[in-house]
Order: sequence, then C-alpha cells, then structure tokens
Amino acid sequence: MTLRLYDTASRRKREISYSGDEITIYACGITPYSPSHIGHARQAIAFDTLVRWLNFNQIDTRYVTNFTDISDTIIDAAKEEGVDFTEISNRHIDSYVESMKALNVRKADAYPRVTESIESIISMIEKLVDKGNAYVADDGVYFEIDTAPEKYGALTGQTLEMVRSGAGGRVDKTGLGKRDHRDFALWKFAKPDEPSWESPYGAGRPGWHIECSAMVFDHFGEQVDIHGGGSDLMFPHHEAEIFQSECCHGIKPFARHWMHNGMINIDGEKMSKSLGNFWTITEAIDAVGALVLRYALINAPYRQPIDFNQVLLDDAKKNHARLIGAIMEAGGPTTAASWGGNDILTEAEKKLVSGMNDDLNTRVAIAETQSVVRILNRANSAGDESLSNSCVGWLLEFAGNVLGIIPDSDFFANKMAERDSKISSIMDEVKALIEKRDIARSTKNWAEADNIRDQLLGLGVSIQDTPDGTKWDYSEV
RNA sequence: GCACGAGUGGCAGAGUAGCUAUGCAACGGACUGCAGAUCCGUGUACCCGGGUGCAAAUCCCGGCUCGUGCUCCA
Repeated sequence: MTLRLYDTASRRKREISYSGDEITIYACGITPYSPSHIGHARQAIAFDTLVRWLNFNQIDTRYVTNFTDISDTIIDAAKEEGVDFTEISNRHIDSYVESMKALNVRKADAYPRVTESIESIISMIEKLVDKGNAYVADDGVYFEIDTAPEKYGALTGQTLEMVRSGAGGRVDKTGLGKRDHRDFALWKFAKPDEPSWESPYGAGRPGWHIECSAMVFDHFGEQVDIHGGGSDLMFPHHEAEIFQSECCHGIKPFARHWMHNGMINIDGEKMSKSLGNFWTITEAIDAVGALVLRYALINAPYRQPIDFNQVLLDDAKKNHARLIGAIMEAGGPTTAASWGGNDILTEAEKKLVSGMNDDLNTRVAIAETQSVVRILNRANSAGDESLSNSCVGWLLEFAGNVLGIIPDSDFFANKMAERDSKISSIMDEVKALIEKRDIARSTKNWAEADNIRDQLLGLGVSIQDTPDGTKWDYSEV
C-alpha cells in the first residue's frame, strides 16, 4: 500500500514514511470552553478517515488527540457561570465524546488532557530555559524565537519580517513581558483567583502551544510520524510546537508529516460566533442525523474548504438515504457476500482504493459508492440476489468500514424488526385499503383511489402500481 | 502589504496530458390512470492571454478574480 499524503511542510503529496511497526499520529483536539462545532467534527473525521484507511490496509496505528482543558477562554466561561473551570471543560468534553460516537469516529488510543500533563510540560519548559531558548519574564515564561530563527515559517512560509509587519495592534495584549512580540508564552503566571499549578518559576498555567509538544513527547517520544489538526493551527500553534520540540530535544523533524484539514464556511462566510452562523455538532446532528452529517463532511476531500449550506445538507440527506435504503431493500447487512468475481465491483474497488491512496480522496470514494448503490438498486429490482449480496458486501466494506457512513448492524436489525412488527400490526388494514383502492381504480374512480393512497401514506405506507399489481412497503421507520 | 490555496457544466464537486467522474436539479423515455420510488437516456463544462507537446481542464509563463491566514481559532 502506498498512501500519498499531502505534507504541509514540504507543500506536496508524499508517500507516508514511518519508523517502527506502527504509524504514530497526533492531532490537536478541542479546547472545551464552549460546545463543539462542525469544524471540530470535520477535523476529527479527517483523522478518523486516515486511521481507518491505514488500519484497513493492515497498518497499525497509535493515534492520540488531546483536550486543552485549561485556557483563558475556559477560565472566562467559568467566571461567567460562577463555577469551577473543570465543570466547564468536563461538560463540553462529555458532549464532544458523545457526538464523536454518534459520528462513527473511532476512539483514539489516548485522550491526554493538559491538566494531567503538567509535570511533563514543566520539565520541557525547564529544559528550554536551561538551553537558553526560553526566558523568565514578569508575567510568565516565554520562548525566544530569535534563538532559532531558521525555523520560522516552517509551515506557512512566512518570515520573521512578515509577521512583524502584519501583526499590527494586536501585539500589545499578547504578553507584556515579551522581549519580542513574536515570542510566545510557555507558562503564564496566575492572577489572583485563577486556577494554577506550581512550577519552579511561579504558580501558573501552561501556554497554549507547549502542551501539545509535551503530550507528543509523553506518548511518542521525540518524533511523531503524522501530526496535524485544522489548517488554522498551522500558524502559530504548530510552528510554535516545532520550535519547542526541536529545540528541546535537539532532533528534527519533530513531525515527519504535517496534515491539516480545511475549514468550514457557512453560506459562503466564515463560521464565527460574531456572525451568528455557528453550527454546533449537536445542532447539526439534530437537524440531519449524525451519519448524514458525516457524509456531508467527507463529500469533499479533507483539505478543501467546505461551504456548509442547505443544498449541501439536502444532497447529503438524499444520497445517504439512497445508500441506506438500497441496503435495507436488499435485506440488510446480513446478506453481505464477497464481490471477488464481479468485474464492475472490482473496478469500483480499484478506483476507490486509488482515490483513497491519493491523499485520502473521500470524494472519489463517495462517487464510487454511489455507483455501487445504483448497481444494487438495479439488482434489487431485477431480483438478482447474488449480485445484490455482493453489492451489500462491497458497501459494508467501503462505505461502512472505510468511510464510516453506514450504521452498525444493530441499527438495521432494529429498523427491520421495527418495520416487521409495524407491518404485521397494520397488515390487515393496509390490505383492506388496497383492495378498496383496486376496486376504485377498476371503476376509474381516481379521486377515491388517490384518497385511499393518502390514507395509506398517513400510515407510513407507500405504494407502487406495477404490472404485477399494487406493491406496498412500510417506509416510515 | 506578505503568505498559502482555489477558479470545471444550472448547482455541489472529482479528474495533473489522450479514454463516461459522481450526485442533485432539468429534459426525454420505461413502469403508472396520475404520481412516487427505481431504472435507461440527453446536455457547446473546464477564468483570461501566451508558450511547450502529435495531443493541455491537466505542464510552463503572465494576468484577472475569489477564499483563508498573519499570535482567539478545528
């Protein structure tokens, strides 16, 4: 297997390389100061897709993603509600974890938290101070970027000068004790009433960037194979991590591969709280369902910006329903069979595999999935059970296992059981109505016939008139 | 200003040199009393201008437009 993955640092697709017998992956997770939004979902799904694809290809992974469970924003939120900061962070982490489960995002191997990593954060800071890369100021400990200027712009191509000129007025409030505004905080001394931890420099809390460097070191050592997160983290967060980790450990590269997912816009505008166009994950799941949301979010490759709008959701809803409907129609996941001998399905597999190997192109994978759904629908109506079973097998493997957009077999079992029991409970009524309608139709009493059709629809029964008579199905499950 | 990315049919969105992307919508057809679901079929698509090639949406140069970032950010 040769997965070519876009690497932000070298700005090209590169075959993934790794040392050891497993690929180590670290993704920067959420800061749980408010409910998570669909951008967080996209990030999680992007890395879930990576892990799934590697595992599907028999490559072992160790995937770690963190919770930044202490931050200025969390402290602010806690103050506002008058509660302990842990109440804020725990609440949002719990909700996030629940959403991830609904979205079929597989569990990471570890979810380290900043508040549980203080010791290793401090020991990294100590090392950086000892080595002369960091200095202690009045309000905290800072990393001095002039000690490693060559690392500037590793991901974004920016130079020291650019940032100096571009940062403008915001510089002033980012740390009073800095020698240079491009320096960044490793440790912030606590103000009265703020949560804090002891350190050799004074009580305080970690800066934003150092935590990830420390957690990567805790789990993977000096280097990690693939590191990433949202593309908005390239600068300054990930560049700061490169400074810290490489200076601290004296080994580079810190990450062999940098992977960044694209942002989500809402109706063409950047998603932001001030615009009031924020979709939280739970809102989106309530609106369209978790797997439809996942479908919508992998319908574009992970690096592409997504414009989140009604058309996108309608599309996703329709196509996802077609996928699930076709599998139900075929008799559910238990009918799955191998597709080995089928040329069309083998060809679809080939295209999907080569798309996924080319920087995880889930859009191509979705396109192939839709093609197979069409083949399945054709097989279903032709009564070609062997072909339909092969299609179900294919879909379970790729749309299910790889893309994660098919619910588990319990879902189908429940739905089908629910449907069966519903059907048997209304069977007599439906049969009577259809008989009545047939009589109406035979006398060309169309008004009466349509009236009965509406009654049936009210029961959740849809009918189709075929040459073999009227067929019906219960579809409102 | 600087950096990064993008410009494909009505819409969304693949495709990095020659062969149907795919889906939605539209239109025509099968089935139907009519619909619905499903299936079959149809459509001058590649921002502009140069260049290289037998051949360019795809490579090169120039331009235009848009998006994002520049220490809150997935």
